[in-house]
Amino acid sequence: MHTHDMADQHLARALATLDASDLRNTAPRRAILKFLTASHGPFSAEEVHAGIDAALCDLVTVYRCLAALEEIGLLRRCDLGDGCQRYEYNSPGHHHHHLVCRKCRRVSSLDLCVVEPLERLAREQGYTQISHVLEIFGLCPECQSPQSE
Amino acid sequence: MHTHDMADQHLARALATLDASDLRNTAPRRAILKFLTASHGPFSAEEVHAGIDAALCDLVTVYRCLAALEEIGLLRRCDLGDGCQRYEYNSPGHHHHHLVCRKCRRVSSLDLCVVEPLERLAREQGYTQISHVLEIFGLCPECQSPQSE
DNA sequence: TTTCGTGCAAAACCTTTGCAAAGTG
DNA sequence: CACTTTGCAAAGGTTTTGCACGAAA
Repeated sequence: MHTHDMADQHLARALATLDASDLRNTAPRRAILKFLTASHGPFSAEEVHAGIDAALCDLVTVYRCLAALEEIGLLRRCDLGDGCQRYEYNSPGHHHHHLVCRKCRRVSSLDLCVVEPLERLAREQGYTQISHVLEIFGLCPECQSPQSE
Repeated sequence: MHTHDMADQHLARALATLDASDLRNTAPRRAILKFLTASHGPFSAEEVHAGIDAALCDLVTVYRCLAALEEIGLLRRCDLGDGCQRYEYNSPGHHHHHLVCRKCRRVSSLDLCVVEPLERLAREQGYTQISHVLEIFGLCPECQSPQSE
C-alpha cells in the first residue's frame, strides 16, 4: 500500500464528511483538507496557509476553516505550548499524541492513546461532541547535554 | 482534616521545592504559590494577578513567575481553549483533568489520570522534566438544549 | 558583590470581528 | 434566491522583550 493511497483514502473520507455536514464545500476547505490529509504533524494556521498556496485564500479564511473543520471532527487541535493553535487531520483509528521538547520544540509521535476512559466519563455525564487535547512535554536527550545551552 | 490544613501542607512543600531550586525566593513567587495552593481550578495570569492583590507586583512579573514555576514542576499548564494560558498547582498524587464545555466554557473536574503510560514512554526515550497537558472538550448537557442558543 | 528578579513601557504576536462582495446549494 | 463563506482592514487580547533599577544569596 502506497503512502499517497492512504492519503487519498483519508481525503475521500474527509470530503464525504464535509458534504454530509452543514458546512459548504468550498475551495479553501478542500485545499486545507487535502494538505492536512497528505501531511504529518500539527500545523499552525500560518503553516497551513503556506502549505495550500497562500494565493488561494486569505489567512483569515484559514483560521475560520480550521475552526469549522475542527467542530465537525475532521481536525484535531493541538497545544504545543509555542503560543499558537495547531491542527492535524483527525485520522479515525490512528490516534496518537505528541512528545514535545521543552527547549528545541522538536515533536515526535507516541502511538498510544489512553484517553478513552476519560471520554467515556464525559459521555456518561451527558456531553456530546467530545474531543481532547493531550500533549506530553519534556526535555529531549539532545537538549540535556551542556553544550546545547 | 481541614481544607486549609491541606493547603498549608501544599504551600510548605511548594516553598521547600522553590528553595531547593535555582530560583530565588521572592515575594511575588511566594504570593503566587500561596494563592494557587489555596485555590481550585486553573487560573489565567490576569486572574492570578488579581488573586494575589494586584498591587504586590506587576502583571508581567506574574507571567514570568508562572513560567518559571511551571518549569520546576510546581505548576501545571492547562489549555482550556479560550485563548489564554492557565495554571494550577501541581499537587503530587492528586492528578486530575478538566472537562470543558465547548460553548459555555464551564469547567468540571475528572478525577482520573491515565497519562502515566505515556509519560513512561517519554522517560524511556531519555526525556526529563516530563509534564503533560490534557483537557477534554465537549458540549455540556445544558448547552445542547435549543433555547440555550 | 555578583547574579537574578522586577517594573515600566512598548512591541510582537496570534486571533477575532465587521461589513460588503462573492460563492454555494 | 436564501444563506453561507470569503476578503480586506482593523481591532482585540494575550504574552514577550529591553533596559534600568532593586533585591536575593
